[in-house]
Amino acid sequence: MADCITCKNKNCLINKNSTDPRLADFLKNKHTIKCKKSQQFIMEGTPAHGLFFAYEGKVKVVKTGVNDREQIVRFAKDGEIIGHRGGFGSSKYYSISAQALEDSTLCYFSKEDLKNILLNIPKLTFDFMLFYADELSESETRVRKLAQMSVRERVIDTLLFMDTKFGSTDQLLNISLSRKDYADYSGTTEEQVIRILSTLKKESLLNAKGRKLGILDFETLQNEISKHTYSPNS
Amino acid sequence: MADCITCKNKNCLINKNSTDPRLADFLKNKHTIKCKKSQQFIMEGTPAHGLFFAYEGKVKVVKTGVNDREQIVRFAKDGEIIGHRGGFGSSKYYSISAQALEDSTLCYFSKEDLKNILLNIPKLTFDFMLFYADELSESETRVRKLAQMSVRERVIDTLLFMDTKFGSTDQLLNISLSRKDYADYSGTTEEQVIRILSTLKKESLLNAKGRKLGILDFETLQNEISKHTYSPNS
DNA sequence: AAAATTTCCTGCTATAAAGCAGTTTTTTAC
DNA sequence: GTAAAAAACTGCTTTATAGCAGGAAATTTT
Repeated sequence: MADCITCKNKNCLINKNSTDPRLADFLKNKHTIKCKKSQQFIMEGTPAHGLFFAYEGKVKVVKTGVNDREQIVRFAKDGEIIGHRGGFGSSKYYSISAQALEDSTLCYFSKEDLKNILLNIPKLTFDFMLFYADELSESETRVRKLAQMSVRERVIDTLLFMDTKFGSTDQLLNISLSRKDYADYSGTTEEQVIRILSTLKKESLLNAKGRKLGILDFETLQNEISKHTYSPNS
Repeated sequence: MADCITCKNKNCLINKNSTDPRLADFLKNKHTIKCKKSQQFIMEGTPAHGLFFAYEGKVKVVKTGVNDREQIVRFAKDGEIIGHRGGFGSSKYYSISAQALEDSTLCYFSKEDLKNILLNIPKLTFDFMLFYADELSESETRVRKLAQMSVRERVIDTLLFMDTKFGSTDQLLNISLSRKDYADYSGTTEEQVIRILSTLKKESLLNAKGRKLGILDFETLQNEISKHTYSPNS
């Protein structure tokens, strides 16, 4: 995992450009960090010194809220960026916190190193730009959904999103989140999530084995939120 | 206005890089478009062929919602980009609609021209990247606010945002929006906005002259939402 | 394996927000 | 300047969501 060129994460922006000889020195300065489950490795408001990539594991990215409520803004898995602008933009501070959802391995680059290569390898910069543009598009979709969907619709949307993002094995989602996490992503409270999940179970749309949830009836769930998702890019 | 180098919009990403000789040919292919008030010039879901910049005027960017409710995702004024990735990214379609809020002049570049220079002028690509990263950061803040603020707080936040974005003259905001627009940005209904605005007037925190609104007491309004905005970058 | 802690769940109550219907005011069009 | 249309407003009703409190289940720690 010290070598970006042979990395398994083919979707990683660094890996995609790693054969460029101008990246050689840069890649040498990569740090690898191990993170235990529940460990927080970025804290909102602290000085940003660089950018993380998930090498292995799952991570949640949150923005601090009021009275014990946080907003999960995104999830990251293998190959994905964590830490946004990582200090090479206008703000010198992290605008989010990040916490490992399971034991994870992270790659780290300092902002100085990053800025250096970004200004010299247009293809890489272009890929970064597209990444942010896509994230922006998704975030704006999320803005609309939070503003216009009911709580039940948002929870269903979240469940379907989890399947798309992390996949399912044997009818069970490949991610383990607390009800609070589901609430913090869906923009509601823990109680509400619990109520809706248990209703969905009664309706035989959802399945649970311990903490893991499984979607039983994709079609019905998708239909219920389809009026909000008919747009070309959901 | 045919010339980007002498353009008054110094914040425009193109203007910032316009002295680079490699941009000369690109700049020749710029189109200038006049837009009447209320005119829609980007329609969600149609094939994206390029990117717009506001030269003069004000624009709202919206995502289609259900039952007559749209979500305004951002506002753009002089020098700012409209049309997101404009087709040079992964999606071939506009993910948003855009409508002029007053008579406006727009600059337009085709996606082919853009992609060409973006891959050749790292500084420009880097500036674009930072723009998207900043927008993403703002959008994520908005996600949190929509999920956690009350309707009254969101309306107040919107009013303060309008002052920050468009400024005020003689105690009146330099932008004229319908109650529906305020609702579509704040994530609520027209009636709710009307009720809250009239309450704010009774509380002497807000002022109205015809359709134009004026903030009378910034401090009190700011205090009311401060618990949600204490984070380093609001 | 037992104890402690955390997470999950449920019923009840309170409250915030939305929806509706009818009126007034303002803006736009002729 | 008048008519028509659109936008703004208000009171009332309904609905959705949040909050609280207490208990059950599951997980983690010792």
